[in-house]
Amino acid sequence: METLSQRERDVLQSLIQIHIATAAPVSSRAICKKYLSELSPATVRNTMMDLEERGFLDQPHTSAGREPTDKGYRYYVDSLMKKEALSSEEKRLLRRRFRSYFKDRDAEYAFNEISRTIAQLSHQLGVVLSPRFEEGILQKLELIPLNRSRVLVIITVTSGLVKTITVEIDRPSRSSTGRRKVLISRKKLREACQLFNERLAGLSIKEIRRSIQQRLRYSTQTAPELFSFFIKQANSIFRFDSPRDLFVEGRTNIMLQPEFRDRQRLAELMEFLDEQDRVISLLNQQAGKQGVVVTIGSENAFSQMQVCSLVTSSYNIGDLSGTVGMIGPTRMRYSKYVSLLEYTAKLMSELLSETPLT
Amino acid sequence: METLSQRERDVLQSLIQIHIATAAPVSSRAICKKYLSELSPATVRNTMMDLEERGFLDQPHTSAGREPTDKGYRYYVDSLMKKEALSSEEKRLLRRRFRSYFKDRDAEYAFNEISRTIAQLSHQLGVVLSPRFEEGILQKLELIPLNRSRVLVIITVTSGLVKTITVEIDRPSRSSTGRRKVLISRKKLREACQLFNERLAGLSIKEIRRSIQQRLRYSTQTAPELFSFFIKQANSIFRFDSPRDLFVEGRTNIMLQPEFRDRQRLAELMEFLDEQDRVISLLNQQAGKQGVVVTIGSENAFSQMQVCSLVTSSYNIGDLSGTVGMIGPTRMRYSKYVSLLEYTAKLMSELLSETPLT
DNA sequence: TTTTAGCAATCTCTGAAGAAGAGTGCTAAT
DNA sequence: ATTAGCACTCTTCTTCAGAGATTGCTAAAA
Repeated sequence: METLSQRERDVLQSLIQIHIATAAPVSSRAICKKYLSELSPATVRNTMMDLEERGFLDQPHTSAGREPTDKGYRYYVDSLMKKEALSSEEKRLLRRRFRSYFKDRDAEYAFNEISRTIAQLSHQLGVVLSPRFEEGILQKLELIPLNRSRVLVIITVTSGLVKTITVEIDRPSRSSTGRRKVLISRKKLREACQLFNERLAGLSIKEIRRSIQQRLRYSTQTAPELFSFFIKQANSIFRFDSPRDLFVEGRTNIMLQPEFRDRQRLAELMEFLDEQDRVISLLNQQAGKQGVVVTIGSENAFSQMQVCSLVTSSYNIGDLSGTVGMIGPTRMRYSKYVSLLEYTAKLMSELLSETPLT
Repeated sequence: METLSQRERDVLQSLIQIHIATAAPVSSRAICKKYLSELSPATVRNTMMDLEERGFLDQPHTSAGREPTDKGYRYYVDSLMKKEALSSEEKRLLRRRFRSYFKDRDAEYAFNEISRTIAQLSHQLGVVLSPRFEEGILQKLELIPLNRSRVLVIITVTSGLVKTITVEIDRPSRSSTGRRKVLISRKKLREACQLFNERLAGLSIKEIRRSIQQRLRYSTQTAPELFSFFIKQANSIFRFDSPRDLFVEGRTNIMLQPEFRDRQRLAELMEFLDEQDRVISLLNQQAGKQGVVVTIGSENAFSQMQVCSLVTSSYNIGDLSGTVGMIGPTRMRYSKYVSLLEYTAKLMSELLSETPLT
């Protein structure tokens, strides 16, 4: 971490605060007028030159004011910024809203609404990534026959989260041609289910996917076709990183930001946001880290994101964790958004642990 | 329907075709050069004046070419346009893709991918609205106990579509304070379930929601708490018009269209698209109509859509129907998109009837 | 009667030129 | 170390004129 003199810190902080509000290069005079009235513009100018030389500021052209670089913002976020705590008013509002989102016990609905709320409060993009079900520990697996060839699989993990999927056991019925016969009897299903639980409970979903073949070996006496089916389909049955687990809301907000007056640039960002896989991988890079993480401009791995900053925090349900965050231009009110996400994540963890979801 | 002379028809058609390609006012000379070389620009000009007087064309300012009005497009779509059939190449591609989308038997995934495909092929917005589960006829209702207070409800409608929801029976356990006791015994659940089926099977989901109270009256002998719970919660249990049933993809495409150079207008449209309820109601207005429906500009009820046209078609699964469509600026290749949606809807109906979804 | 050539009139678009304004960097004085 | 003063640079806004596109009208031609 580089060291800056107090004067440099003052100037940098003032400049950034003005720049966040105006979205334009900041002049020495503006800084003096607003924050450092005891100094003359010329003095501030000298300091600005130093800061520019060291890479904290940038000048679009001679005889223009200066703007913070990503490095400047980084220093600001790390050492200068004072978090703006949410007012108890705002906290109450958030809590009330979130509680209502979780009332239906419908995770998708709740996460979607939460990302909308973040978008609305920040006037930026709100994002939520579902908990990584994959990391959950299998508590119970149930098999419910639906009709002759379809079985409902209910997977419960220790955090209380439940996922259901229907699978189709489509063994070609060669033996009894044409006859509509139940492929797997209820009894067999029950036995198999019990065996599954014995062998798999206590493992993480990910682990199960990896090792199901070995673990279900030597169990072919009950319902071999079911077992081989499960082994074969394990990758799709125990797969939960679907794009549906990502919620991005507030595209309109960001469109109106002055940094996206350039339609090409806007289009690139939007295209990126539509590629859910990439956004998921972006958010997963932050997953699990403690506290609020700020990733500024070029610190982002993806080029389309390099005019943007990402503010994220992890939330937890039991042993699972997910990510909630916000995306906006690098010029953003970090001081406010950091608090917003801190509180949001806390609230989500809290409400999720008291409200089991479906 | 107004009548136009052959000459007027020729001019209108040529003008629209050029306008679709260039996105700019079309001059008399351009029409002669490209389509009507046997006529002189002056003649074409006279016809254009007539068409303008009758409201088919519009002139942004004197000494500019002319553009079609919504009325002009309407006439074009109804009487002039020759549908461009998809090549067998394109059909094959679509069929192959769609088949793969349905492979997982996951409706949400498939519908999402389909809307992406439409977006990609049309360079416009692709939209899909799930079948209206509400209209489905209840075939079977199952209640599966998950734990002491949670019950999985599986609703199957005649088309073979299945929806599962978990409900929480949170009767305040006053009697046995603190004791974790199963709220509804398996036996009671089975009995109740049977009764539900007797009383409700054969009705549409909508009908059930409306009349469940009367239909379950005088049945309080088995599990009164369960019945009253179902009656109370009917509106949420049998409700399936959630925003999750709407898929809108391809926002990036539309952003780059010249008609959306105006950021304010673009923002308004995007905001509208984010309000899923409204888009659903927009699509529902077309639902059930036969064949491909084109709604042009101001024919749309929503002001944000009045620079856009909507091309939709209904698809069917058994007795249910959903809507698939495309949204773009009124200046669009109707001739191609009508075919695209016709084929898409046909394909969806076909594949959905042979692949039961989950 | 219908079509066309010719032409003035209208409007947009582009680029140049100039003026105004904002802000800097440097120098010399404080 | 700080500041006042000032020349210099660069952007932005306005104006203006010219080029180009296209029309509407009129009168001639078919």
